[in-house]
Amino acid sequence: MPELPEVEIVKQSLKKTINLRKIKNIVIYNRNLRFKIDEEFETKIISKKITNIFRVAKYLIIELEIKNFFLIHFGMSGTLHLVKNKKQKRTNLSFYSSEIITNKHNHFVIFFEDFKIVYNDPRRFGFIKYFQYYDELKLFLNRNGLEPLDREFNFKYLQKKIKYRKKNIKNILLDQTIISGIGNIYANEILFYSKINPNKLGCDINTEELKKLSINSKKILKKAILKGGSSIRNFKNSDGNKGNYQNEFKVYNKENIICPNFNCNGKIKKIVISNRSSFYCENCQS
DNA sequence: AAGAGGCCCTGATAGC
DNA sequence: TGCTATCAGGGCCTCT
Repeated sequence: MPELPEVEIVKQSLKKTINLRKIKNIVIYNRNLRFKIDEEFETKIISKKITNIFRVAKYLIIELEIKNFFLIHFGMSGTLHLVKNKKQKRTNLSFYSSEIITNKHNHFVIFFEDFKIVYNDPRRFGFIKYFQYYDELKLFLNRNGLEPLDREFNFKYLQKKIKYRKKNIKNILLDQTIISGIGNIYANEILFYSKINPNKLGCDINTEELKKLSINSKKILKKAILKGGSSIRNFKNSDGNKGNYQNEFKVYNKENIICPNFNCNGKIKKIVISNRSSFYCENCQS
């Protein structure tokens, strides 16, 4: 569930359940995520109370008492599941729903008084990271560009960032140091709504297009959040918070389908840009 | 500095 | 059925 809207949905669920709760225990089954989990990680968070949960771009951040923090990045396949102690009833915090309770890809479990949260991540591209100070966290987050939902994110920001870039706009949208929070699905959708060809270079994008990009980025991500995010692959049996935005996709995974734009008979094409699939209408995205 | 490409990892699916 | 190849919602590192 890696893109911004999906992380936001998980954050919202967690806020209702683990905020102001004390961490009773954490058990790590596999420390080898994208980065190896620090040997002292457990002792740093056990017995601390969670005082806030927030999200920046694709990062979920858990604030602990005494202003310590730890951050979760879900990589390509990371999910969190809430498991209640009584009757072992499981509430899905994520979008995948394979049997998660006993699973070789459960890498760590955080225990609370009457429930636990389980981190599952088959590909192990996700990671967790601890910060002792807010400034340290801030420094880490500042390596990234603004996220589209930031107030200061507008066409002028984009202009400043990409005016001289010879990189194609698809890769620009995916480059977290330029714009953060957008992944492959939403990049495709944003470019479609903005009628911009994914191969167009940053320096060739005009002001009108920059305006469309900034407005559509905000609009699409907000709408995706309202729809509960996107659930693709593996979402059968999902109880609880399954997303619906996948039903709104205009181009993502729509190869050979007729362009949904009124009066356009173009076909959706699939091309590969930097090893990632891009979907676009050849006719209206110039 | 900026851009391109390789690579990390497992699972699902397509094709033979 | 069983093998192999390809592809996945990401991003870091290295090389040029």
